[in-house]
Amino acid sequence: MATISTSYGQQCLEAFRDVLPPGTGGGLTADRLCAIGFCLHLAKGEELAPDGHEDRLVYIAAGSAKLAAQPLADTPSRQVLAFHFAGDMISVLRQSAREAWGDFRLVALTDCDLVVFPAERFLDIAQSDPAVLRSVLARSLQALHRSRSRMMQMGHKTAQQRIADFLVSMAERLAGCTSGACAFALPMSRRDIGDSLGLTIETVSRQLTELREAGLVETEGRSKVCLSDVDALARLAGLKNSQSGATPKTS
Amino acid sequence: MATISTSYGQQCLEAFRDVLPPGTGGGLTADRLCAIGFCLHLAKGEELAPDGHEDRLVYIAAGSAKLAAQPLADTPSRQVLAFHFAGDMISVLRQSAREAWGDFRLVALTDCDLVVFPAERFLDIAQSDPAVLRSVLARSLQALHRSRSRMMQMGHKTAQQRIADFLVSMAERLAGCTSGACAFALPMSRRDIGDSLGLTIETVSRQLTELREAGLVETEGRSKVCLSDVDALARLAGLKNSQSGATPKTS
DNA sequence: CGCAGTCTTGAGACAGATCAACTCACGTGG
DNA sequence: CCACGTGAGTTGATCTGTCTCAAGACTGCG
Repeated sequence: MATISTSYGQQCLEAFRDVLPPGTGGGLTADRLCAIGFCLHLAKGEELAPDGHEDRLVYIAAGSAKLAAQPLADTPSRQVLAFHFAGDMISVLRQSAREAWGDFRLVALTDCDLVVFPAERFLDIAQSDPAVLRSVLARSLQALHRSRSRMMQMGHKTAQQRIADFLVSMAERLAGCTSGACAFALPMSRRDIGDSLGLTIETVSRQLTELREAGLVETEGRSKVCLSDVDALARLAGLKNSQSGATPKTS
Repeated sequence: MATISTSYGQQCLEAFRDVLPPGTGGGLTADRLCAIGFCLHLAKGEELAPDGHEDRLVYIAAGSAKLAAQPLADTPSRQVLAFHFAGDMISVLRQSAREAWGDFRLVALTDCDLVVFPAERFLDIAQSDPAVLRSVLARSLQALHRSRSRMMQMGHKTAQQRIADFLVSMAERLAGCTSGACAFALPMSRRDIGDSLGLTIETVSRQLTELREAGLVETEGRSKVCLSDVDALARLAGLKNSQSGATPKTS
């Protein structure tokens, strides 16, 4: 029996049910899906054991993690594909025919509660409930769209724009803040930030300093940040057109 | 009646059927899908009329096209998200709440035969045949994976690596060639190449020159290219580890 | 309290962007 | 069929932004 029948496991599964389209197959499909879900706790720094022969779908019930590519032995460059937080449903593809970048691994940035599903079986069950399958598809298409938009930006954005973009994105995902001011703690290191944006650790630091001097960001300790004006950052990142009447940019 | 009942239209739809999972719902689901498909011909340079209120799935029966982001009025930087060729099935999201990069448009690089489906209705029908829906999902997940791998690379690859990567990718998609030597014609301009790789037109040109001087590439006229060693290019691009016994890299 | 590792800051090197000519391919019209 | 013009592509010089290498400062841990 894969499922851990503790109140802890139940709690994770409960959280998972929330992402399924409400109503539809009733709780029935959800029940069947939960039955194949494997609850797992990762301590900070631990990683989800790679699985060579099966794709997996992972639901993050709590905590934060990074999806990282383990570089090939001789390659020094690390890479972070994406950060994921509580509530995210992500697909971790099996470490297929060792591609250009080696393995993809899910690493816990903070303590994490996960629900792991074998992708095949998950889809087999979801298949019986088209609404669920379609919901998963919709999520994927959106993820694809986001990934493409992001890729597009990576192509020609300056370091400052990337950092600003990153901060705006984190404000939204970590603090649910899309405008105004907000404060939160970044669960990832400067290195992780750099690796996810294609920048060096030094450049990340320098740009944060510049933003601090510009009065847009304040930092406290290693991880806490305070954004005084998310909109201004978004504008800096090139996410919004600077047509918001206020703050005529002089830069 | 949206479908064009000419031998031309029929031909496009025939091609489309090939992408559906064979067997499954018999030709029945395929029939229903074809019924809502709209056949369309785009001349070189024309673009698929943007549609503000509906996502669409587009099958390319013949020709080649680029998925491009029309920049906001004052932004000079163009962007190309991806190139697509005959046989590709792509999703063109509606020009939603004008995002960071303006509209996404499908523009014909050469004369194109397309089959356009309203995404909603397509999925409604596919929903009745879970195998089809799942097939579409599988395609999306793969596309997502490719997009992420690509994004990852964009982060820290040199201009030469990007060009090499691009050429290898085109060799595979346009000439079905993954190794050895091959020749083909690039349907897109240098500007499009640059816009898709986040490089300037000048840099693209320079890198092609370098590769030519290195004996890896030959060019003829504006579009024809001849790759003498796809594997070497792939190695240059960092796609394969340079452990292929031969050519110990001195760089 | 002291150590180790993370983060910050600085100086120099290099890749790619930018600006500016120039050349050439390709389509057009004579 | 060939001359011509236009726009695409190439090449060169310079300049900016980011990486690299190298100290130094701070945080957070034992």
